[in-house]
Amino acid sequence: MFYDFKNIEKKWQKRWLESKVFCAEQKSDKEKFFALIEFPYPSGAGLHIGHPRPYTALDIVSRKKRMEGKNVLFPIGWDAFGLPTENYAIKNHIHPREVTEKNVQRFKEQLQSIGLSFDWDREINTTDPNYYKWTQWIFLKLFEKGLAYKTTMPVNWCTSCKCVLANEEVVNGVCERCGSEVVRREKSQWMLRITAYAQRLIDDLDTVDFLPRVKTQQINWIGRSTGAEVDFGTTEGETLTVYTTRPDTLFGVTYMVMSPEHPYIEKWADKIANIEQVRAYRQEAARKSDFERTELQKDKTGVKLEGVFAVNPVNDTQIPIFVSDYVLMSYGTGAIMAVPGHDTRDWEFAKKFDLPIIEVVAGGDVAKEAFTDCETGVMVNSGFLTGLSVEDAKEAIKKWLEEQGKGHQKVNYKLRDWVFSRQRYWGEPIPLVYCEKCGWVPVPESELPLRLPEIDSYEPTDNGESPLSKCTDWINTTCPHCGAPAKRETDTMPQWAGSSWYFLRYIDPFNNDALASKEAIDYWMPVDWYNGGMEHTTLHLLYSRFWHKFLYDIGVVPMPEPYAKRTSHGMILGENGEKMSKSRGNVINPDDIINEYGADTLRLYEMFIGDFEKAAPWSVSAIKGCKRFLDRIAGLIDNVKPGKEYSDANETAMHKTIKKVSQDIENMKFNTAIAAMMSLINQFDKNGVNEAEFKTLLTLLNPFAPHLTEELNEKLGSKVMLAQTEWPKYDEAKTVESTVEIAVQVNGKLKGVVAVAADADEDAIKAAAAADETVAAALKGMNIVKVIVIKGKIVNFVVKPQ
RNA sequence: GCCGGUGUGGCGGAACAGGCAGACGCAACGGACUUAAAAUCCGUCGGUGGCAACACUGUACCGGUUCGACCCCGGUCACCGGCACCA
Repeated sequence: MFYDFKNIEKKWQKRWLESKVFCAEQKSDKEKFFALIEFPYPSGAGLHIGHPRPYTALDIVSRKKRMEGKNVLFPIGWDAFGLPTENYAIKNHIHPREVTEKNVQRFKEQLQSIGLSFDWDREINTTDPNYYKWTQWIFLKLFEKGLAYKTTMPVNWCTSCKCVLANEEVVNGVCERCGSEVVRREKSQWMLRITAYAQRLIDDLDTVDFLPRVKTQQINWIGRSTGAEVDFGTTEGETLTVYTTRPDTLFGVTYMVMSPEHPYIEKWADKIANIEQVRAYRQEAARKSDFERTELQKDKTGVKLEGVFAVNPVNDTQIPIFVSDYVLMSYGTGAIMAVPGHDTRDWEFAKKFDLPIIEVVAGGDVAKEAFTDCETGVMVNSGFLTGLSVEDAKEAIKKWLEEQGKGHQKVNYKLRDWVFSRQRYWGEPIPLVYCEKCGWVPVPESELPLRLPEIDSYEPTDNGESPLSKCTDWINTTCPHCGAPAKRETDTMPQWAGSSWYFLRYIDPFNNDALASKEAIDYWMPVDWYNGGMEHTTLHLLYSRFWHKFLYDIGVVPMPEPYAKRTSHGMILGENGEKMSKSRGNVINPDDIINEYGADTLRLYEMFIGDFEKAAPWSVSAIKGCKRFLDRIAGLIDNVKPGKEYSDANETAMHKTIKKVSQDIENMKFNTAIAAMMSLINQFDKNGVNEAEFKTLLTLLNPFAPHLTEELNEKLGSKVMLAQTEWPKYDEAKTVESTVEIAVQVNGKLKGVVAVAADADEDAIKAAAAADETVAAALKGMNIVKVIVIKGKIVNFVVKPQ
């Protein structure tokens, strides 16, 4: 049995769009439900087979919530600024805007062909000036509050994109996007002070329902550690401050290490006998890419500062100072105290440079290797700390440092401020003007959006300046503050800017006076359910939480967290179990699947393929099972018997299935929900099916396969769309069979299965169990020691030979 | 190295407050229909032995707790994801 999916699907897609059944009501007495998917980047490659998985999942949730009477907002838009579009535009001499429009058109057609119940009336696009006006507005607010600042610092520079990258965009020392080498460069950059929110970004995770692995990954990325800053003296009189998590090991310090970029090096240039050698080392370190720096990590390198020494505050010992690139300028103070007895890196360095190693916590053999497992134990060789437990030593040294004014407690984070400038064309212009007299001055709000100028060439420049730097008409302006000639900032914002607040725009997409109205935000926020990829955990998800907290602080939104719930989907892999890619030749095109099997089959298979949270390989043959199921549903309509109530034969199964499907959707167990409906239709084949039963099945299946089910519902004579039909209800009492099968074990081994009445008492169950032939045989000649009866499940006879 | 996660038939995967392991689907095999094939329908389908009833065995590996363990505890191995010279 085949059904004409092509015409059916087109018909219903058109009808849904025209009737606006999936458009959210802006004002409503109904309870709201805000479902969010990560809006796509409209790439030239078109929709990937992986896209429909999370989209269909939340589509199912949204459709069910609507049928349950909720006012559902399930919006869609385009995260359209970004490098691939710009690169394509350069290569083919087309304006990035045109490329974007074309790609959006294609994506839109593809998404609509899947029958997703998006509210297309709220479609947004981050490259629309009416949208990025508000991205710029948020940036100005950040600037106003001192959270955006410009600084010169070593940055990650992608040699191919000719652009700086945020730390989060560098993966294994190469560019996350293009895989090219990333090197360090000194550049003046706009930064966002995300570190100011580090603690709150950790703390507030307690208030939201995110997948645990999302939470831990964010916590690890933020990387909070507690320790102390300790002031060492130097022979030059300066204080050399270090950060350590183990101030209790101060007596084990045998040398110090400074990062090659540490400012004291130049400050002490006259005193350092081998300053040229040190400078050469620094140059060498700067030349290395991050990749090389980590590659070489087994072999420690460094140079001793000749003629300068540090002084340990606990015992006034003079100790040598080294420069080594294993110490990072960007974390802590850029200098460390080295305790080779209890730190692997320090131990390796000490061995290489033949430095003394002192044991300060007993228990290891520091001559052989660093004893790092020393969170407990007893202090040795440690002056006034000797004999104390590590725990007590920590308290004692903390007190001592504070009394002596030589140090204090300190919390550090691995998280660094967000590098916000990009030297590219296709992004939001940063709305600031530089005036010789007034410094950086914001473009007045009334002049927003500050539009991207039309330019002829978007080529990135080799000197690291934005293509906008060539656009003199646009750059030269007057200072909004004093009226003198001034220049515009030519860097643009990163792609993550527009996506850091997009969910707020969906709420009120055409508002010209605010990013969204207060009433709308009050009604719709927070997002009730946000599903997206794990790869965004430390990027988009963290950035948008940061922006939202900022918006909360300035009174734009009434809650500190944007997303009440965050889930994640697994990747769809190629048939061979590898990641899909052109080069591997294992790419599946969703258009082809829709063409051959229809959108309903695609949707169903995307959900049936496996555990939603886990990666799963595509199978060109397994999808046929989903098509067969829909064919059987379509064929069933000819066998439907009249009947407005569930038949006795099917009643329990109906209630069970409604319960199962309802719960499974909420728990993202879409695969077992489908399995339950497949089982139901198998039962219909045996018992027959009446109209009431068929209608219920169609309603349950509607969120999964909306086109076919709407069509069959109409064929049944219904004038109301399933989309506007109430979600079926079940009666808990009727989900239980009147007779249950009970497994019977003898000494834990299964011997038989007996059917008893659901309300049978223990004795009746025991009697029935013992009456089973195989069981009786196993019990023969045995002493029954004990009988375990679990009602409705199992009987276990514990026996011993007589 | 550190932090998460996962190991179940030929395959995707079910079952986890400890209670019939393998639901549902794919593939395969046998049969029906057909001139034939496709499609469809019926049946078999973890392994070993047996004509069968049934017996033994089986959820990465070793051990433990329990009447009973895929599930809990201790240890080992493998794979996947994240972080990684963060002091």
